Amino acid sequence: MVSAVRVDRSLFAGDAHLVAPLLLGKLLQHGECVGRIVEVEAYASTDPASHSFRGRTDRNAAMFGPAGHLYCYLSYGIHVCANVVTGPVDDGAAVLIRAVEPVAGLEAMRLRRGGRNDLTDGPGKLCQAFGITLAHTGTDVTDGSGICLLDDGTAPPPHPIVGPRVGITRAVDLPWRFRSS
DNA sequence: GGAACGATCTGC
DNA sequence: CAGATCGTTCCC
Repeated sequence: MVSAVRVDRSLFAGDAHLVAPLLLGKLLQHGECVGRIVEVEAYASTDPASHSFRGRTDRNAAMFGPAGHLYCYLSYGIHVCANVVTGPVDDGAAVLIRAVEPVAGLEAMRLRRGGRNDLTDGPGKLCQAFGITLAHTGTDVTDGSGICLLDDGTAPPPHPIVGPRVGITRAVDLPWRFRSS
């Protein structure tokens, strides 16, 4: 049994590339499923690789909403990926959760993953494993009602692995990918 | 109105 | 390494 508290909304107040490394080590929880965040990427509206770069649209509206809420999108017409919004309202910044390390609810994850054992080592995979869907866009990860971010006292790694983001074609030089070391 | 392109994953 | 698969975006 893990003793953990919900993170405070203030954790998401800063710029995405500053918030992102702070999320490493936090716990993602949805129902019985819990995983420790080990890889994230930052996206901002000043960033050509970001969905928010060309301004607010129906799809990315949640990115311009309050910090600590989810922005989920469909990738390649197939996979759901989940971000946590950061910064002020209308800022259009968020942190993509790329990978977590399974902690609890492994059986439920395996079931949703079709019996596979690679459960949460990719942004699409972890959403499938956790049952995160497009319908979760806009939900608050700090209010304890659904998908939550928890802190069990584990500090973020002091020297995370920093590097370029994955799968993008623009702003490829920006070192906004962070991985637990 | 149409075409091109993904913040990915899987199977060949 | 290429196909899946479809919503969003951008261009005509």
